[in-house]
Amino acid sequence: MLLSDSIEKMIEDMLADSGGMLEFRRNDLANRIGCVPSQITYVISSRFTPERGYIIESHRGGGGYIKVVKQKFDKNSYLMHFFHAIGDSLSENDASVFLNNLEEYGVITERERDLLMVTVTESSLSALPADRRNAVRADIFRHIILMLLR
Amino acid sequence: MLLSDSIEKMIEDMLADSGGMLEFRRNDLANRIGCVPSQITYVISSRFTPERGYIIESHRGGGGYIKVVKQKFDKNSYLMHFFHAIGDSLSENDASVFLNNLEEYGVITERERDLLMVTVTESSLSALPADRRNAVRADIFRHIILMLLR
DNA sequence: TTGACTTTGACTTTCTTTGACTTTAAAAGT
DNA sequence: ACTTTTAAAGTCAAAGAAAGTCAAAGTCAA
Repeated sequence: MLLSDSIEKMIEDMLADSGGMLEFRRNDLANRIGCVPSQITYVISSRFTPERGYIIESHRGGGGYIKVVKQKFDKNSYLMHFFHAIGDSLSENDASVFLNNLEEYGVITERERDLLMVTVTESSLSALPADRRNAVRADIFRHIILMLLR
Repeated sequence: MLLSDSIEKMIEDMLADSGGMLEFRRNDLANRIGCVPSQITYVISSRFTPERGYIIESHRGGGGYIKVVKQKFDKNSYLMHFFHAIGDSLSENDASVFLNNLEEYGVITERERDLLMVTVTESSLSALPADRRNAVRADIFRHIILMLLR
């Protein structure tokens, strides 16, 4: 297991224990884990993103901290937000993150996630030139969202 | 025996040993076999295709891997029939008929049908030249079926 | 002898890990 | 009050780790 993965898991566990809101000192956590502090920053910024439903807040200086909040969200506004955020290009990875989110929040089932995911994988779209796939993926996704909003 | 053939055999053996799911590091395998890493990529992409019932997933960077999943085709000949019937081109109308059939047979729910349908409408694929849409639709459909066979 | 398939390796892209340096804020001195 | 010290977190670039791409060269059967 990767360092980043175990840090991610640790933060998620703490978050679950504390019911969705968590505050800690970056240096403390780095010390407990045995990594450099900036590694914590990296994990926070690569995994605890707004896309995945987290809000981060922090302060420097004496008494500084990092606060992680897992947000509870409203289905329709999230879908609307994402609809507008997609633009004309969507990577396979972003699609995956989004579908996982929808599943986690109960908007779609695990099976629906898996089925929808295969419709937009690089592999499914491999007949297209690589530079068109993100555009087509974005189109497909907008249609999926419209269906979910019905 | 060709290099590629023995690599293919090795992966198949490992897959059998592990019951249909396998994850490995490309460089590891290349090292064990004594070939260049890109040879593994070649074998995967030329032999472990969706057409032959495999789903591939991979990640780059630290902790990267290649994952191979073998579909269990024996349990659902109905889907297999669909799979082969699709060919390399599928119209929007045929897609709709297929999905309705799948729903009628209880393979997918009504909602799943609706969600999957929007992913392959003309409208979703409108960014493509009209003469490419049927091919892409067929690709997407094959992947859907492979997922349903899981 | 040509065309499809295979083999190779240089180069690219993606993701992770580390550490030196910077910025910010509170606390302690003056 | 103002300045200095100290305690945080942030930034960024380099190095490392892995897979992907692609084109050139090789092989082999029809």
